[in-house]
Parts: sequence; structure tokens; C-alpha cells
Amino acid sequence: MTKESENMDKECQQLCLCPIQGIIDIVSKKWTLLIICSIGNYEKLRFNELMKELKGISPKTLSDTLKVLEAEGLIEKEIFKEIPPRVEYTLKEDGIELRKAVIPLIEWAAKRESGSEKCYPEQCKLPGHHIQP
Amino acid sequence: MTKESENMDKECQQLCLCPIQGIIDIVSKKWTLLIICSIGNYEKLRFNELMKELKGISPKTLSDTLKVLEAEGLIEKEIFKEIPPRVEYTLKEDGIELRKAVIPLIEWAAKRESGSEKCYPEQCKLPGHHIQP
DNA sequence: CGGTATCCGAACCGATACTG
DNA sequence: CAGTATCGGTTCGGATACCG
Repeated sequence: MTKESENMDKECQQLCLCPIQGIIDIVSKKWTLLIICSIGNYEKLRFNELMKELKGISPKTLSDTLKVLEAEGLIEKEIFKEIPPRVEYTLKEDGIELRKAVIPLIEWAAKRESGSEKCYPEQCKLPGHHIQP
Repeated sequence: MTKESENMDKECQQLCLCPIQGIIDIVSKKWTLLIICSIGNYEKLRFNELMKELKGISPKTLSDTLKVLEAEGLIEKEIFKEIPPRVEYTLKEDGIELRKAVIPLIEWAAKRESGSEKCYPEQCKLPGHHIQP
């Protein structure tokens, strides 16, 4: 009984559904979490690096999604006036926070799909890990 | 696990993208998180209670989504052979874990949209809180 | 290199009416 | 009460070709 009340906050609190409404538009897009986590993994990434990292995404979809994330203030786009052109995407503060907030979800998913192993780069051999088309 | 690796986990780890692939089909559906969190809030809910709780969902969409969640092993459906019929939905272990894993995400979203307040029932007046159509 | 433009099918999901 | 059946609109996102 004492332990339960101790854990109340983390375990069985009542959750307000309202904030989820706001999350859904972001989280429910097929590529957003992948993009946020990828950029976070490398700190900064260029367009074609993201294309490679997110195997299977089309340039249109990537472009569209990046615009949404930028408009949401989650990522930042830095354009270098060079030839050939260079553009780098980085996480802004909110994006970093989002990425942290997603970690438990990833761990939950990893635990589910592979018995009980975590899935970190050591096992996963990032970059070029085992996402397959 | 050592203290350092624990810090790594929470702060600046490289995240494997693979598990996210598996999450997306679940998390990206418009209603799944709402349903999981709702059931968790009440421990068990009936079909029409869910209909009321999730304002705006259609019976077809709710039915479809519940089937997916049941097939994923996240929720359990208990049918009472009564007249009128009664069916109760509860979270299974994986669903409970998912709900916990989603809490940081909700807190992130709540913080974003409302300055820095948390959004728990006390503020939010569950049930019948401020989700509006 | 870092995107757009266009086209298009598929998936999602809401409204409504009906059933055991 | 707890759904199913049907229909149809919108949005998502993939393929491909092209542009500055």
C-alpha cells in the first residue's frame, strides 16, 4: 500500500487527454519522430543525409515534414550561401525536449519487439543500422 | 547498470530508430493514445463510455481502433452475457506500460501549449474536461 | 545539393443508418 | 448496449521528373 501511493505519481495518475490532442498532429505523422531522433543523434544533418538516414522517404515527404517541424519550432534550418548549396537542420529547444520525451516510448517499443533488449547503437550499428526497406 | 550509463540514457544517448518504426502504426493513429489513456484513467470503460469520453469519435472508428489495440495485446475486452449486453475494456500489461511511456510526451505537450502548467484532472476537471468538438 | 511540381493511389476516418 | 454496413471525402505520402 505504501509503495503504491509512493508510485502514484508515475504509475496511476489520472491523465488529462487535452494535451494529446495537440500532440497527435505532430506525432501521428509517419516520419516526424524518426526525423527528430535522427537529427538529435547527429546534432545536425543535411537534407540528403536525412534522406539516407530515413530509408525510403521521398524528397517531397521529407521536405513537407521538415517545413511542418520548422513551423512548429522544433527544428531549425540554417542555409549556408555556398556553391554547392548547404543546408543544415538542427533541433531547437522544444525539439530536444520532444526527443527526450519520446525515449520511454522507444524503450517500450524496443522491449516489446525484441524480448527485453534495448536497442542502442552499439547493438544496432548506427548509422546504417537495421532499418530495412 | 552504472550511474553513468543511466545518465546517458536520459540525457544524450544515441537513439536507435528501429523501434520507432514499430511504434508508428500504433501511435500515429488519431485515437489510440486517447483511448489508452482514457481506459487507464478509469481502469475499465464500456463502449459508450468511451464514445462520450472521446468526444467526436464515430462508432465505426472506435470499433476499428479497439480491434487493433486488442490484436496488439494492449487492451482486453470482456463480454458479459447480460441483457442489455455489457462489454468492458481494460488495459493489459503492455497497454499500461505504453500509457506510462506516453506520460512524458503528454507533459511535454502540456508544457508547450499552456506555458508551464501540468494538465492533470484537478486543473482539467476530468471527466468532461475541456476537449471540445 | 537541396529542393519543387505533378500525379496518383491508399489509408484514414467521419456521418449515418441499421442490427442482434 | 454494442456494435456493423455502407459510403464517401480528405489527407497522406510514394514515384518520378525537373529546377536554381
